[in-house]
Amino acid sequence: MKPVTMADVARKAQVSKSTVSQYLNKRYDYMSEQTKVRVEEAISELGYQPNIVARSLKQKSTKTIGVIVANILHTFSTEVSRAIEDVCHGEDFHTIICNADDDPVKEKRYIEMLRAKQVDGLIVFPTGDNRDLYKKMLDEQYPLVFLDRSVPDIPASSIMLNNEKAIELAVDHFVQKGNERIAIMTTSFIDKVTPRYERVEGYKKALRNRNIEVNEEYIQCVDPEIIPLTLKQMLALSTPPDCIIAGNDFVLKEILRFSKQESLSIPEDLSVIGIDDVPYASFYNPSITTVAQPTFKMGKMAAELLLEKIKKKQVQDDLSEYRFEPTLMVRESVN
Amino acid sequence: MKPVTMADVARKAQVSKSTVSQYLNKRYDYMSEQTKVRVEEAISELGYQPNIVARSLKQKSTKTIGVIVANILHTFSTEVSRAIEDVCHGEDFHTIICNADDDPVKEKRYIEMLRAKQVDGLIVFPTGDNRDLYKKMLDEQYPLVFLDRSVPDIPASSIMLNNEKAIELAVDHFVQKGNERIAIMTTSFIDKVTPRYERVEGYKKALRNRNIEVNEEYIQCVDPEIIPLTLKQMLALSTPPDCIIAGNDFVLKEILRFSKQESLSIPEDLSVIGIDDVPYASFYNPSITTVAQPTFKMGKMAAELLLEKIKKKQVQDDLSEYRFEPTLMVRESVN
DNA sequence: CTGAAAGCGCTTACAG
DNA sequence: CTGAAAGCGCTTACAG
Repeated sequence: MKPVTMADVARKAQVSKSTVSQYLNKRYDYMSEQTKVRVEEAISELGYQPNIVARSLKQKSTKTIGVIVANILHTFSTEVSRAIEDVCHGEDFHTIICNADDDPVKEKRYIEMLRAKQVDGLIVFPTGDNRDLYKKMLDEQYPLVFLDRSVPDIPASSIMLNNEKAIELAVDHFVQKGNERIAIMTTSFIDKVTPRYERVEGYKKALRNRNIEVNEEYIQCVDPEIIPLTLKQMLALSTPPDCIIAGNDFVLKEILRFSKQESLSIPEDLSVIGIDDVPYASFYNPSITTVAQPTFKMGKMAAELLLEKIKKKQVQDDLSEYRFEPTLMVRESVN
Repeated sequence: MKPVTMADVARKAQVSKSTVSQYLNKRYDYMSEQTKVRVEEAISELGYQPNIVARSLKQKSTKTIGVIVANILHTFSTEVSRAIEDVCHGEDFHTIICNADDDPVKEKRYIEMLRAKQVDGLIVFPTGDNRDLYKKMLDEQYPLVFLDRSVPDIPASSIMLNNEKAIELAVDHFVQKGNERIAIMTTSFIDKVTPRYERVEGYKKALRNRNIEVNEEYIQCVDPEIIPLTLKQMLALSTPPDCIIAGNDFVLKEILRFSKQESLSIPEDLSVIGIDDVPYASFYNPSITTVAQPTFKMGKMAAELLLEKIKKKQVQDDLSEYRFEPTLMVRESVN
């Protein structure tokens, strides 16, 4: 099954390839109505579809961007990706999404693979551990936007949550309700990257502002597998926390699972606030109070910023951080 | 920033482009150790990365497949996509995932777009409404695999759940627990495509086998937005159902939301079984009994089948349906 | 208003 | 063991 090419169309329509190309690119300026019709007919009769690979090679643009998410299993990643796709779609760009699984080696492989595929730009949730690679892209003026995280001393534009504020919202809500023994749990700490760090700092600061003493035992950054064990230990403390902030949807899930298994009542035995507004939060029993990130807005901004960089070739030094504000979704999981 | 090309490497290493190409493709057979080293050094000094677009054009293969899911918001789609990606990754193939949103127009656009991008094959969750297009691909011997659904009279290989069995598992479980007023709710009926149809037929058959009369009022195929209303009406029937099968994760979510809002207890007031083992099923209160699809196996099979077709060019007439068996996950939502 | 020609960055027979 | 040349399917100045 030999696919039909532009040459076939040209032959059939009795014109040159150039003319067919002009037609396809809607440059009708100097084209007679007659040839237009002939080309049109030839195309539809042959069922011709242009070969985008060939076009890309010539034009040095694939109209495709790559996005490398840290971990596709997080709700956050999925929602942001959707927003990115929506924006790109509107601009006639395509999106290839890759999942680095929080692994710097995979991240590197994907960045190289996507660049080899000539994507016009990259949105990455950086692991933080490929500093040389990030730098190289920046040096080459390659269109790049970071999302969710920034990397110290790497001056790439990055779209981030106001992480301190997010934690402050949670702490405030707990305090207002009369709770002071507030724990926070996140998944293991990557210090090459900002947000987890910011969340813990934000936590300490929020407590201090309210004259609550910081208890280091209430701060846990652990591997996912040992969340249940860590919870158990924390709740067995002589003065256990009465409420807990789940640093992401994964931690939240583990807390809920643990509570169910141990027959802990939420919020009677333990109040919970999750960062990230998981899809089931509103109809869980009890419904879960969360701090929502404006995922759609963040994805949209990232895509728009990247497309802009791609278009006006010279990447401005708008290397700032774009911070987005979180929202507290008050529901039933706080006593 | 001019990207470095094969010609630059050749010049630097003082060899021809052919030799560089041989080197890249690991055809060292007749290459002296010396040139090998020279090429290697030139590549690393220049930081050369081959342009895959150019290679694809020449080789007429992009080592990329497309997958068009019906609706990315279903857990099923996400999980299957992951499995597909895993398999492809192992075979050095890439994956582009598109979301047709159950819209035949979008589906068509994506199929054409992906083919224009020269993907080597396609896995599609067909809407069923682009029959001509499906036929055309088959006629052209274009590598194609359907997933989740088959389309009547379109003899493409398709990977499917044993839908009748799935419903039978649910009905049986309800009946064993002593329930006979069993309702089923799915999202609106697309009759161009098999599974929803099969689920309703399977339901009827399962009831008949157990000598339970089929009550048409208990069978609802509705648009997502009117699920709450429909539930309300159904439960207001003179003899309302005492249990319900949620045809997919979306319906399940609406049922749970409705129950919470109306203070219905599950399973006391209404027993529920969901088709698709949603991530929160095991830790919801109450935990939800579901019928799980072997999503990973199904995705794996689809990918393997497609890659095989891509490799041995001639597509066998293995146009059969591959059926996968569901599993009942017994939990707390059935009385 | 339309066509001939060059070129995008590779790969691949083929010659030597 | 290595290189010159053709060609993948397009686009784009340029000439006429």
